Amino acid sequence: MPTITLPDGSQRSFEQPVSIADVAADIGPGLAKATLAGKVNDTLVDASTVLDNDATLAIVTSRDDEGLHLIRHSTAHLMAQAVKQLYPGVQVTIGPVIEDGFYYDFAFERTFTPDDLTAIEKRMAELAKEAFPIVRSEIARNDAVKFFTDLSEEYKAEIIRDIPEDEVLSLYEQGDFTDLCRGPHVPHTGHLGHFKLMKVAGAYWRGDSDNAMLQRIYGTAWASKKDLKAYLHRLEEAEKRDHRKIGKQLDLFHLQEEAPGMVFWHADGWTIYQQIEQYMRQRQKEEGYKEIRTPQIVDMSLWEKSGHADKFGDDMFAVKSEDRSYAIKPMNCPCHVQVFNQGLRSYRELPLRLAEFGSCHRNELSGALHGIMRVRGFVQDDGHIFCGEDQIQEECSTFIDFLHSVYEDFGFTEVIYRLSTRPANRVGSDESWDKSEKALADALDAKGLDWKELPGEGAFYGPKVEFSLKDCIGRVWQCGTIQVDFSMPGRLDATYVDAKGERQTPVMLHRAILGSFERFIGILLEDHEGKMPLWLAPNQVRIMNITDKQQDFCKKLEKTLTDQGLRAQCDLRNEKIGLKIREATLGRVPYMLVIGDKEIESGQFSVRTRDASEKGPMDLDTLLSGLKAEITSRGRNPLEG
RNA sequence: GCCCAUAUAGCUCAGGGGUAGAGCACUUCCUUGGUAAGGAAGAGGUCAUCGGUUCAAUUCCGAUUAUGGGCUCCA
Repeated sequence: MPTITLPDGSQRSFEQPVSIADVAADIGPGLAKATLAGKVNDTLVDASTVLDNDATLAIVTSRDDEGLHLIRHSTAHLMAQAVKQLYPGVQVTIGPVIEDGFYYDFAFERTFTPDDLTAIEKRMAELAKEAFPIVRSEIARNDAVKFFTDLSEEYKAEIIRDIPEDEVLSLYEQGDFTDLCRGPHVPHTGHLGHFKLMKVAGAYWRGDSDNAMLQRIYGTAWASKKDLKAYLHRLEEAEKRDHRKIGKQLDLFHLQEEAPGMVFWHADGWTIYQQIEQYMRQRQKEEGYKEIRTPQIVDMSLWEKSGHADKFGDDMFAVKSEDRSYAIKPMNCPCHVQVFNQGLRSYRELPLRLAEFGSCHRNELSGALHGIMRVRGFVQDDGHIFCGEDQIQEECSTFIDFLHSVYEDFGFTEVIYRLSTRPANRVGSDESWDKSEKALADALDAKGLDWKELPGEGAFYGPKVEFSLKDCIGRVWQCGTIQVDFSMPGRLDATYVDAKGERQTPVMLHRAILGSFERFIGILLEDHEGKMPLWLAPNQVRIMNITDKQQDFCKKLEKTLTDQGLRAQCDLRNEKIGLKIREATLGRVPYMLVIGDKEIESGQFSVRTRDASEKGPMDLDTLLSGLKAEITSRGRNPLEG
């Protein structure tokens, strides 16, 4: 006779085995209605699951994260049911839950149109209204294969064949639709309703580009209408922060057809870029890096020697001249080794840290390009640390601190950490891999960082840590990285003389903090919605006159500010002050000085911010020192008043 | 590279088989106005490129290129 322990510690005993739904009903009719599933001894199961032994049970409703997950998963099934009804020739494949929603991949001889999506959505709503019970059953492997083969569901049959022998196969049936699924699901389709189909996209079967292209329908689903609305609103707001939109609005950069994936930086965009470069240059110097510069175009033989021609060949832009073949460099590492190789190196020079703002070109697949986040021509804040094996751990640790300090100056606190470990195709001994993977993992652990392992995702020459940031709609972009490389120094004959006078091959650490200027600026723009912090803002102060009478004063004020190193400019147009303020605000200029007779007479300035707040009034000296403090503190000491 | 969509004025977009439309921006004039849009006039487009269908194509069809959303790949 089962005794059920609930999360609050209370217990309920039953004469006979009971389902989770029964327990919920026993507690109250409201809960019974809201029950989506149960967590039995920490395992999520269907509400229909019968408990015949003592257990701890948490009832899952749409208020729980697990409940929302179930809603999304069941909505994916609901969509598959609707699609099968509307388009009987479709084959279903898989339909998992993703962030904010779900997708389902279908095989169909024609493509789904936006009209199809509308029809599917409508049918889904109808099916939800019917409140079909979603019923679980178990099936033997052979029966399952036959079941789906009879339905001409070849993809499903293939999935079943790949499921391990010892695993129980379960089916979920709702109305006329049955799907192979591990579950659990909500009790009936009536629990579903707050969803929207978002888009159709192509997706390879099993994520392999050699396989057939399926059609993936993405949807979003929520526990309530309010949540759905809030999500759609959030998306809309996020789109306003899109770096491509802001880049155009603020006249920062453009791209054009003749140079796909390569950025034309405009004056204001280039100012931001320059500020970042100068900042990084200074920081790297402080961290003991030597800045170097290496060629854009290098003979193919070097790329063959380094292994890039083999592994990276298709991505390189090739150049021919006088019967020689060159490649425009896709990365800087081999060039840095050439610098290392000049002269005889001593162990006393290690770790040798070389840095370069290295312009790289990669012939990325046309479909991979994305604004300035993913381009073909970009500049890395690249650096290579040549060191001994015993120095790896400390160099990694120091680097992570350095990276954090830089990210903090830019206002980034949410960093995603991932460790990519040995791929199937690799060079170097297992011993080296063990050592370097451990060095990276230890460096992360020592700082108490929450990191995820990506097994098999490492570079062919070594494991790497990726430091990623999110864009405005939550897409994750790798920015910083540190990679241990036991291979390239040897391939390119790098050696140093150790304390015993013997030649040794150094280890090479590849590292970047920003990743690429292009991507990092893209993320920065989205993160700040174009409102760059004062130290990065291309236009820091806008001085505007009320009437022509104040022109000369404004010009003098502009010179005073620019002489102090501030990026200030006048707006002396014959326009009303309201318009000038509007344009400066839309232009995300941090501070505005409105100059009329009053200000000239009193020498006191009220400062208007781009967020429409007022600072001051203050005199010129206070203003100047306040602005400088904000700039040198990188926003930590904002202008007061 | 693959799947889908899109490409009209500097920008944001509407339109539609029969010599192209709006708002903003731009130019000129009037206005000298105190914290998010003052008024008037003017100028501006081989409707992405190349083919096809048609008496006629910017509009329909196809290809190409680029862009957007995915997939694959990647900083």
